[in-house]
Amino acid sequence: MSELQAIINELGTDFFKALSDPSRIQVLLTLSGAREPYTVSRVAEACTVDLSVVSRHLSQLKRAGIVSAEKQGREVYYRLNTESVVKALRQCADALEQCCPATGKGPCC
Amino acid sequence: MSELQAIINELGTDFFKALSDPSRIQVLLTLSGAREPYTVSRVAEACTVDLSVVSRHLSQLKRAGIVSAEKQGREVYYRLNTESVVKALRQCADALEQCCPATGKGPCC
DNA sequence: TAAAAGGTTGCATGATCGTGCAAGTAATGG
DNA sequence: CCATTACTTGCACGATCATGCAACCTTTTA
Repeated sequence: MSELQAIINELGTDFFKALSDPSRIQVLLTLSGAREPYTVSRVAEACTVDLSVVSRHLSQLKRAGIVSAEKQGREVYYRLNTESVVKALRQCADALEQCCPATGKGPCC
Repeated sequence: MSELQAIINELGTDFFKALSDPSRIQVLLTLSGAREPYTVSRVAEACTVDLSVVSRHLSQLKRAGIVSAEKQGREVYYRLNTESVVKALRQCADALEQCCPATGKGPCC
């Protein structure tokens, strides 16, 4: 099994699936611009869809390891797992590059 | 508009959507391990789904800019756009990182 | 010209998904 | 206690999607 396959398998298709919806991207962008963790309501304010939908999207992003949640009282604070997402993207890029020479003139590219 | 948003908008959700299906990942991995461009039939040999399905997946990956196609006679040769995919992933990673301090202790992370 | 090979596309089907509303749960405040 | 706030979850609906088969188009071969 190739390095790339190992990484993608570990990441799961849930990772990319989580990024494949405009509403979830909106959620992600909202959190990426946040200076501190946001509550669900706060995220929903920046989105066009219903709060319940935002809640579900946040859950999905959490399952994919893209965001983290912390409950405080009756509020749930979400934050972007910037480091791990960046790491995942770079791992994919590195593994992909390793499959082919960097010149771009290699076998498969 | 943030740098990240600009990149994601330009990339389109089609990019991540294309990577969010196990069969398409299988196609991608097949091409990533190929030493030369593969025909549709050749890719399909490595996949569990019907050739027509592989054909459609390749079209989708092509629309997303992940693979390229070149027709020669009655055969169509597909190759992975390694360089551009790697570039896209790294751009995403860089932009995401720029939203937050690299320490991972920044505002949103 | 007819037949065969390589791909693409139409069609139908079953599954998954995004969405909003309403109901439910849990925690805070009066 | 009861009401309110914050969020989650059940439900239904419409849309998208992945899939296989069959028909089709294009190019090569006999």
